[in-house]
Amino acid sequence: MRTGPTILHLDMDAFYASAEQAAKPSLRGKAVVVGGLGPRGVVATASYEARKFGVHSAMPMGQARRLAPNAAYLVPRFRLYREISEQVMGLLRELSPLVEPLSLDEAFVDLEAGEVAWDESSAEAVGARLRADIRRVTGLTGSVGLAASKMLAKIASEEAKPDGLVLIRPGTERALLGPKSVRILPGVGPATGDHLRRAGILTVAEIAEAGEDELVRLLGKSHGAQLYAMALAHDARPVVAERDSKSVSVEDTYDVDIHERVRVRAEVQRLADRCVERLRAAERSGRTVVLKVRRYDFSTLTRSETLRGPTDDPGVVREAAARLLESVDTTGGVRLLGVGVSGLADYTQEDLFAQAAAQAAAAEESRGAEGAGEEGEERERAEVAEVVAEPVVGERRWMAGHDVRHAEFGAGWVQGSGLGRVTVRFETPYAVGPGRVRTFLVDDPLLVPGEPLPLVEPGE
DNA sequence: TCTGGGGTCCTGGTTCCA
DNA sequence: TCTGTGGAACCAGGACCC
Repeated sequence: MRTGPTILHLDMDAFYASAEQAAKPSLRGKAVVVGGLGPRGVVATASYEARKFGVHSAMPMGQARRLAPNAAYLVPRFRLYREISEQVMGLLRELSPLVEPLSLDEAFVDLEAGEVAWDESSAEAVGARLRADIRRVTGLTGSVGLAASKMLAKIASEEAKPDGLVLIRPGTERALLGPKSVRILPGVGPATGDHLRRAGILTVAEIAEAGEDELVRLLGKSHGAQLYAMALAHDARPVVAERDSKSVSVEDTYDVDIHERVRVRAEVQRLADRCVERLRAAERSGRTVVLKVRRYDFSTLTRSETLRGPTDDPGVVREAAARLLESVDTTGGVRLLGVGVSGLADYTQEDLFAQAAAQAAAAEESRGAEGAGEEGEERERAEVAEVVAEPVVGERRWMAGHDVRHAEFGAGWVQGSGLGRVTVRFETPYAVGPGRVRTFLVDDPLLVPGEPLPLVEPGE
């Protein structure tokens, strides 16, 4: 058991929104909401100014717009966020070889393993220096939590937000956790929180009082025992640097429900191809193909099929996904489709050949068994091909928040577009005040998509 | 304008095999 | 040969996280 508060949890403050504010001087101090702007989009991150209106992550965009009609609404720019994230993770790796990223904006660091901290004062000094370094290198702020376990370090960084540092002294954990809501414990979401509430358990102290047997009775063996341990501030999970992913998946929510079966089939094929692209990029192959369908009424179902061996062959994944779809009733319409592959293995050529041979044999078998209805299938395939080949026509699309460059006015970003026009604000991260706004025709040849600029001027 | 996308882990039921 | 048992693998769904 670790005695010093040497696990550090870093959480960047309102990460996407802060990055946008740093990149766009005119948005600093303003309500900014980043997320999907389509009819079914949700909020990914809201700036602290937007949170004052009640806007928060995972909220439907429509609701956010009603609460904060004057906020700036932007689509995420993951390339920029990834670049900043790499800078931050680089700083963390200077502290220790044991860095466990949780997402683009969050990570655990084992300071003891890096031999940079061993007690309260050394840990606090490392945390303070890290926060200063992050600000210097990225121009953004992050909050730091320090404690003797991952759970407590995360709770500490939550308390530290925004732009702060909190250290939980060993020995004070139970007194600190006791009066807090059960919802601060990792693994307690809306459903478990409700479950506990119905049993009269509202605080962490009440979990501890209830005892392990009662928790196991309420929530099951694994979850119950785990939660009881957390309530006693027992958490010995180590910081793990490299973690292999266990599945790869892609999914799309459609602006309007899809009703035509032929269109559903075409989308599943497209998703299977995208999924395999990602699988191959990761140099992996997988054995279980999963189809996910969310219907018009938001009911979600999954169907899966385990192959004889791992594959990264788009044809094999496409066929499996198509077979799975046949067992799903989509009358009434679907709002989301997804295709995933799990049971991942490291990619090898042998897997491919073995799989191809097995599939060929299976196809041979089924051809022998069926025979009839081939003509219908042929026609259907042609229809699917037609839908997939739907040409992309129309005007150029300018996404709110994305970078552009104008031959005459220089670098700027899209403030909005519609009715054949696009409004651009010309400013860079290094400007002091807001830049000027101009409107162009969407097909103005002088206007081209631009690259994100570093938030801190190079060479500074 | 109700409810994204990419993951992880757990549970419970079924089936197959030793 | 019949019956019972128990584990492993598979499948579907749910909860949770960022």
